[in-house]
Amino acid sequence: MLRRSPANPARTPRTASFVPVIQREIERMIGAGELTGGTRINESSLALKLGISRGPVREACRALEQIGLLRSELNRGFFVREVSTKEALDLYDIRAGLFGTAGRLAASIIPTTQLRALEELIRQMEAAIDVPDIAAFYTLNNEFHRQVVVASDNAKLIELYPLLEAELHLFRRRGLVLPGSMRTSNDEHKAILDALSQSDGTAAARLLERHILAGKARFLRTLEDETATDARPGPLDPRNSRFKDR
Amino acid sequence: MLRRSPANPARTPRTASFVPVIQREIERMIGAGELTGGTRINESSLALKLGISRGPVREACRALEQIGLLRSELNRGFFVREVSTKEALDLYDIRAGLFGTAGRLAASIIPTTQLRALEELIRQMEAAIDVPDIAAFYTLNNEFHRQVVVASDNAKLIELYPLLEAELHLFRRRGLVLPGSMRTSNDEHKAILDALSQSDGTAAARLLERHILAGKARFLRTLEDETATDARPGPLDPRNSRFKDR
DNA sequence: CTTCTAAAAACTGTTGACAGTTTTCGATTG
DNA sequence: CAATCGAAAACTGTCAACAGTTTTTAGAAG
Repeated sequence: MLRRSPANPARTPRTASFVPVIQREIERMIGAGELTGGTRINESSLALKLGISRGPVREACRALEQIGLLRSELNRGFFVREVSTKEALDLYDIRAGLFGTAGRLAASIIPTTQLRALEELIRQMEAAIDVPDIAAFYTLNNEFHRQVVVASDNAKLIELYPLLEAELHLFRRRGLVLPGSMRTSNDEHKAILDALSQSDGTAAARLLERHILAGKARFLRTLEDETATDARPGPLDPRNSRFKDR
Repeated sequence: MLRRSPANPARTPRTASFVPVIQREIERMIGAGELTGGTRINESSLALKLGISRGPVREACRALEQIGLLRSELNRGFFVREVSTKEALDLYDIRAGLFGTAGRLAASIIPTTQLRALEELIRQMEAAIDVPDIAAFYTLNNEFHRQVVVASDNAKLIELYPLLEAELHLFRRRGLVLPGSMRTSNDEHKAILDALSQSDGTAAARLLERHILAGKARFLRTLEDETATDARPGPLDPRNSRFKDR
């Protein structure tokens, strides 16, 4: 799981620090759903599992707290954060603004090769829609977004944007993306590609922002559907009545 | 400096964790210029100075690393980050986008009392320009920006925006703001207030974005002036020749 | 006087231990 | 049988110590 050189028990801490490794591992566990919102991080058992001591684990948790993936409670340790509806909607707004910014920056500097890569992604998404292969579309769509952000050549933005997406994933159960909108979504991609091709930063920014805000709207609609269907099964859990979620 | 209940040596860790306190203290030291870019954080002496052990100090540093105020080097510890010109410019772009987003969000929900508070700030800035009191203008300007962001009612944005500003402060020596532009700047504030008053989110977003980008332009101009005058004194330090700063 | 070298000092990364707090669990009570 | 209480267990927050690395210092060599 985490070995120094050849064998695990060797305790020689010079080629690399444990902390980033642990941090990525926890991120992975959250991303993979092995750790879900609200779960408490047991430092001791996690350390034991990774074959190290609690110190580095705590440091990694502290870093993840700053990112927004964990939260801490005094004398109770770290918990996987739960993102409320309000927070999720807030994140959409921020992502919209940043994504637009990415586009504005990218428009003037994106190389032709990158444009062709985006074009190819759109083509593949088209294919995924025809099948239809929702999982493939999801992956391709993510890659499209990522490449636009990377094309901005803004290191901080490239670092920041995925963090916000990761945080959004902590909203209840992800996979809220309505598959029905794939066609519309890809049309938006085409418009975005056009704007980028013409080095029209303003248009690209507007389109990218709207693209995310459209996602927010879909998210909201899904949310409403969900609460509507949720009402049917009947509230067995008294905590269900906390609707002011925020 | 850091006492539990009545006296310092009492080691009872239950009312609060050291980590946030240390984190804020380091942030303060950086903000106050007590720690400048490139400085190494000496964990032991800092811990000694704060009357605690290295564990919490390291956790705080790890958190600050994630924020972008510190960087870590294997077996050499934590250093106060230095923000390159490229990174500073990148930060301006991100701030512009986020500030615009804040305005778009604020426009539709900002209460009249908040509008009046902004109006008052503009008035005070006007006065500061007349004196002229650059320091006062600087403070008021910061407060204006802060209030706009707060008016967005987007918690993540309210958390994120100041972090980017703090990071920007790590660029060489701050205080690069050209005082000559105060009048122009405050005119922009007025236009922003107008847009917010009319609940015109699109206009507010555009104006706020441009407001920051104007700051970026000033920053760039100052930078050019600086390198121009820097050339005169003559390069005594061989490292001066690294101009590809990025 | 500068340059190289080796030992000493300083410091980081990690560990194991301890005090205090929260949680669990069983016994007791109503 | 559910609720309450208290002791035991589990866990967090912090500390002190150790091994290994980097930096400094002192001395030798050119």
